[in-house]
Amino acid sequence: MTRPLAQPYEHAAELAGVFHLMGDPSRLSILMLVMEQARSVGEIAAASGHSVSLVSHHLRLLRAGRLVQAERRGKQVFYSLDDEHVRSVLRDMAAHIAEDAEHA
Amino acid sequence: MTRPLAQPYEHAAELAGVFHLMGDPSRLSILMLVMEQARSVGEIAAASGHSVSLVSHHLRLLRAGRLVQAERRGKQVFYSLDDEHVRSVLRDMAAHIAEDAEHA
DNA sequence: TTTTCGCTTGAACATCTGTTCAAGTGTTAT
DNA sequence: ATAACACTTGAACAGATGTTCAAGCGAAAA
Repeated sequence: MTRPLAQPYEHAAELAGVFHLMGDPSRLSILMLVMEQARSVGEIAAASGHSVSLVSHHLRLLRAGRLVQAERRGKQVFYSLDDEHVRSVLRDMAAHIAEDAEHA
Repeated sequence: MTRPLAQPYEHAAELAGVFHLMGDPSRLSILMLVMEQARSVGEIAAASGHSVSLVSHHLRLLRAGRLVQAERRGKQVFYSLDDEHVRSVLRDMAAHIAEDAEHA
């Protein structure tokens, strides 16, 4: 059963918010890193090639969007992915793009 | 560490590009509309509440990103979703958010 | 041809956003 | 207490982006 034409999708703004967070290359690389396992900010910065400051700014946005979770361990703060749907979307889309790249 | 620090994901830019296109509320509403069935630009504009010009601008970006496909029928141009991965991501994430909204 | 319809395009504008740099906060070590 | 470490935060800037308005273009109707 299809939705009536005149009715716009209700959660569009919320959905778009999540995609918007994933739509920046720096943030996406951060997400890919914390998807595997919890990582400290310094680790993420080193692995992604971005400054600690930049990574921290982006992590704040990701945290605000509840895509990511923070946990303090001593001096360090470890971040991990906090949304299973985002995890599966990331995994699936990455796989599909890699697949398309092979066949190209 | 048990294995070398993860190297940056190679298709990050490409992946981010797709998410970036989905991350704008106007564009997302357009995608939701053409996901169901092929629709003309005028139809999309009316249903989404945006100007024809704006819709056309966004459709150009979506076409450039190969998320959407155009087909001319007389005076009208019909657009439809052109990526099954995007379709499933859109379906899954929308379901996820609707589900969370219920439980809230 | 001329007109009308449906869509596209370019310019202009205001707003948003990513990034850097410098300063600040909290935690552990000396 | 002081210093070093790990991260956060705010200001500031350049560049990107969404939207509008007006003009342009192709296809069908008159």
